[in-house]
Parts: sequence; C-alpha cells; structure tokens
Amino acid sequence: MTLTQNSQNSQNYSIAEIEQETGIKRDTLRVWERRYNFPVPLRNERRERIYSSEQLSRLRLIKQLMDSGTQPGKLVTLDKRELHALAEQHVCRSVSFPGSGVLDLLTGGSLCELQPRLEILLKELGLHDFLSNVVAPLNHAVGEAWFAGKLGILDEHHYTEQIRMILTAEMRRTARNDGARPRVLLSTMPGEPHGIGLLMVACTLSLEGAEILSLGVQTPLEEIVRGAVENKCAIVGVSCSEYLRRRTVASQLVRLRSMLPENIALWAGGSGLRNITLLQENIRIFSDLSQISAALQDQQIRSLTGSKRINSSKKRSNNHELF
Amino acid sequence: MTLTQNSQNSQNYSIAEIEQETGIKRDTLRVWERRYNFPVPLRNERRERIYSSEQLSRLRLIKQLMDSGTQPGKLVTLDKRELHALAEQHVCRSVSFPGSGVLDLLTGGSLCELQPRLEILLKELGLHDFLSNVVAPLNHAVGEAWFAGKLGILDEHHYTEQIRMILTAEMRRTARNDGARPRVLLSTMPGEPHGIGLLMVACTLSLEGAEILSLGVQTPLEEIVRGAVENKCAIVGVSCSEYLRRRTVASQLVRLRSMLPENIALWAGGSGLRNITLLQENIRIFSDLSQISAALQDQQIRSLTGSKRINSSKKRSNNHELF
DNA sequence: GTCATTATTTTGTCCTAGACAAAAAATAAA
DNA sequence: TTTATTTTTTGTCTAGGACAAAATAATGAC
Repeated sequence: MTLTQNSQNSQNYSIAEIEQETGIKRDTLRVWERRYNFPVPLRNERRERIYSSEQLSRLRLIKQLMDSGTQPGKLVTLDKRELHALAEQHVCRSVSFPGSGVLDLLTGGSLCELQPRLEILLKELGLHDFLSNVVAPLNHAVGEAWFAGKLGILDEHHYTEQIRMILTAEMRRTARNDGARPRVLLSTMPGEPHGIGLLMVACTLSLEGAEILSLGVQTPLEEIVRGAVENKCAIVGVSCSEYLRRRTVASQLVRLRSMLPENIALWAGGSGLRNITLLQENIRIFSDLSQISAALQDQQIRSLTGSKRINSSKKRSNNHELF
Repeated sequence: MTLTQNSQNSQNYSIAEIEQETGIKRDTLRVWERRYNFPVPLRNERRERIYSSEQLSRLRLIKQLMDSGTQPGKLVTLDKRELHALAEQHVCRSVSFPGSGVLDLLTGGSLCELQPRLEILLKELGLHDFLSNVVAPLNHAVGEAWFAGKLGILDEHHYTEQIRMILTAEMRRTARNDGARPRVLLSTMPGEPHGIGLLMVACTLSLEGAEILSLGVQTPLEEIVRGAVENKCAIVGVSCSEYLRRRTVASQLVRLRSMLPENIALWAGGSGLRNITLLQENIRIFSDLSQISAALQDQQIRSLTGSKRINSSKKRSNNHELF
C-alpha cells in the first residue's frame, strides 16, 4: 500500500483544501462558480473539483478585499493587476507612532530583528504605553500592509507570534492570585479564533490589579457561564474581532447575557463590535483599552450602567485584531 | 429595527452553530440524520434544522467517543448513561508522575491554584524535566479525564492556557538571536489548530541552543517554504496533533517536502504521526521530545538520514496534544 | 495461537440545483 | 444632508444520490 499521491504534484487543491486555506466555505465557492463563472476548477475522474494554485492565490486576494468591504461580484471579473491596484487603494496613509519603524522589519524580511526591537520598546515605554502606543497601532498597520500585499501571511504570523510571546510573558509577570479583586474571566466566543485582543485586555486588566482567569479562544457559552459562577468572577470579558458575522456576535452576546447571573457583569470589546447599534442594557461595550482601565476603577460595578453606543465610523474592517 | 431574536431563548441551535460547537460538519450531521435517525432536529418555518441544547450535549459526548476510536453507528443508539459508561471504559488507569496531583486541582474546580502550582514544579525541576515529566504526562492525563467527563471544556481550556503562558514565557527567556545555529522554523500545517506541542518543541530546541522562528499554527505551505528560505533556516519543524485526518497530514507533509529545497531538513512530530507507516526518505519523524534534542546534537544534518519507522501502538487517540 | 491478505461494512465528503432572507446598494422622499 | 423604501447582491440552507477511504470481519498460512 503506497502513499496517496493524488495531490503530490503540489499544484492541485480539493474544495476542502481551498476552504481551509482561504476561509471561503464550500457552498460559497460552488455558488460563485455558478453565478460568476469563477472560480471554474478542473474536475478529476470522479467529477470532483480540482483547483489550481493560481486560483488559490487569486481567491486569497479576493478574500482580502472582501474583508475590507468590497462585494465579490465586483471582484471576480478583475484580473490580478486590477485586484492589486484595488488593494493599494484601500490602504490609508498610516500615521506615525513610536514603533512605526518596526513595520519595515517585516516588509523588509528581517524577521529575526523584530523581537529585540519590540523588547526595547517595551522597556522604554512600560507595558501600559507599549500596549496603547505600539501594539494597537502596529496591529492596525500590519493589517493594512497585508491588504496592500506588502506583507505575506508568513510575516503576519511571525508578528502575531512575537506579540503573543511578549504579552503572555508580561501577563505572567504581572499576574497575581492573592485574592486580588475583582476577578475577571476572559475568553472569545465559539468560532472566534483571534486571541491577541484578548491578551491585550488581559494585560491591561492585570496591570490595574484585577485577577485574570483566561480561557483563551473559543469557549462554549455554557462553559463561560460555569467558569464565571464556579470561580466567583465579578466580570466576564469577551473579545470580538471582525472574523464572525455581526449578527452572530450580537445573538451570541445576548444569549450569553441571558445565561449569566445578573450580578456578574458582561463586558465586550474589540473591532468586531464597531457599528453595533444597540445590544442590551446590561452589556457593556468598549471600543478601546483606556476605557477598560477606567471602567475597572469604578470597581464596584454599581448599578450596571446602560449600554454605551459607540461612535460609529464607516466600515473599514481588515479581519485583523485591532483590539 | 430590533435585534435578531431568533435564537434568543438560548435553547436552539442552527446547523452552522452545531458544526461550530461540535466540530462535526454539516454534511455529516445531515447524513447521520438520514442514516441513523439521529439527531433529528426540529424545523423552523423555513424548514431549516433547529437543534436543542440536549442534542448538542449528546453530540459533544458522541464526538468525544468517536475521537477515541469508536464508530458513530455504534454510539447513536445509546442513551446518555450508556455513553458516559462507555467513556469511563476508555480511560486507562493513569500512571503517577511528579505533577499528578495537579490534575485534582482541575477536577476539583480550584482553577486559580493551578498556576502557582505549576510554577513551583517548573522551578524545582527545571525546564527540561518540567516538559518531559510534567507537561507531557499531564497533557495526556487531561485528555483522559476529559473523555471520562471528569473535566469540562472550561477546565481544559484553562489548563491549556496556563501551560501556554508558562512555556511562552520560558521561550522568551531562553530565546537568543545572536546568530546561534541552527535556525529552526516551526509551525503547524494548515487546518491544525493545536499549538501546545509546537511550544514544547520550541522550548526544547531553544534549550539546546537553536534559534527559533515560530510562526504559530496554521501556516500555508508556500509561506512555510518562503520563510525557511528567506531566513536561511536549516530545519523546518512541523507539529501534528490527531486533529487532522491521517491522509491529509501525510499528503501535506509530502507536498511540503517537495516544495522545500533539499538542503533544508524537514522534521515532523506529534501524536498525529503515530502509526504512520512510511512517509518518505527525507522526512524525519519524532515520537517524543528527547529524540529531538538528540537529533539536534547531530547538528550538521549530514546526509539526511532515512526516515524512521516509529514504534506502532494500538490507536487510542484523544484529540488532545500529547506532544 | 499469530500474522498477513482479502472481502465486507461503515462512514465521510462531494455532487447538483433550487430556495430564500439578511445585508448592501440604489433610489425616492422629506 | 438625513431618513425611509425599494432593488440587487450574496451567503447559507435544503434534498438525496454517489463513491472511495477507513475500519471491521472473515479467510488462509504458518
């Protein structure tokens, strides 16, 4: 019994693999083929779709642009050059900030120099300012650069990994479990894989003296509730990127609120909650980190304040975690 | 325009949500319904499936048992008690090891005591022994306990998160980029979300003096190759849990090997590679951490040694990362 | 008894093509 | 400009059929 050689020649992808790599669901791929006549893959002897690596890279590009708000129907007819041009156009001129030079390390391919550079910035600024003035804008800038095609998935992964490493280590340094209050349970919702925003929140809260119980990403709602109750947490914090559909996020948040005892506060934040019109009275929504530290200082969580309508802005998502 | 209330009452799940929560694909859920008459969900006015939370929890349990090797056809007819009994049966008596008491903290619900306990063990044993004698067996034990229903997703997430925190911080401590050799690029393959095994490897290699370039999980193969070449890595390391199908893993590994320049070694390890009969001459497979440090000491990677057939053992997977 | 080979069952993934609501864009009215 | 209403666009859901890969059972050789 020899090894499966089917996709050996490194050129062909099944529909499942394309789904995996691009994040576009099978159903969607099939319906695009029907409607827009793209992508039209080859078929194997069993009539199953076989995509080429060129189709894959084009789909990746299209997905990027879709995530930034363009409709697929207007993208599939364009050729590669037009797509790239469009990507450029979507990038807004980035402002300068303490660590703006760091981005060049990524685009320039000097991956190994990233870590010491970040460490220096952290030391100079302290954790709090590092988070607000370096990590947050860098996240944004990295997302932008990725759209513009200036950054590969590789560079972005490496960046994420470095940030994760630094923040995790800082978390550990500042962590306390000496009965400090309030105790906060943090996680993301089922289906939400982005964890950097969560880490930033965790660091911020930890600095403010809270005791963090972090569950990482993708915890089922029932388990979040159980954890919060069993461990007597005063607050449950949920971070939402733009990865999930907005209505999914909204309905999950409402569901979570209804499952949670009233005396436990529910806080939600992250770029996935921009433009959410109104959720519910007793769900508190944050649009940036400083709001969180402020809110924590009202420790007592006296009389849950009404939900806060966040300042809306024209949608320009980038599928990356701004916070 | 009010908020979507469709799934408000916290009892109903769409097929997409069930897929999300259980990891069982839509197609599979539908075919089970057709074949086994389970799960048969209610339908909404549009004939769409609506699952109850009881069906969800039963599906979760079934998924657990399937992951440990039982066929679904033999599970769907059983009731809750029988399922739990079966789960018990699958648990093998766990051996005792330095940190075995730690498990009780999780089952006992004292989540907050876990971190200091682990820190003490780390200090006492040192990183190397901590990895081999505590983390590895604990991973196993946690997986077992989860099957047996003694541990919730909550506890398991918290455990994972704590281990991740400690190992990440240690990684940062031991990291060097003073031109130390060899340079190793680490990642998991597309679709493989488990990162703890990767971290363990990273720590091990870092201790041995390698320079680590970690990309985290789920990097496309093309990007892995690009990263390895651009950064002049001598070795590419890939960690595989049992999450992906074996044939997927195999074909991806072979594809990666063919894309990679010959002078870059490809190392693969993790529980997902147990029972892999034979891959290819120039892919090196590891079944535990100590093999890795040994291999690294043959630094020169002289004449790629032939692939190593690993000692096979009866399949008993648990979908958790043993390494 | 164990091991290797072959036959049979089980199971997941893929297929087509139609339907429809939620979201976005375009239009009309204030 | 903003606000309400229509139209277009888009993703997800449905049904039931097909088929190979994986797992199990059966067979034969030693």
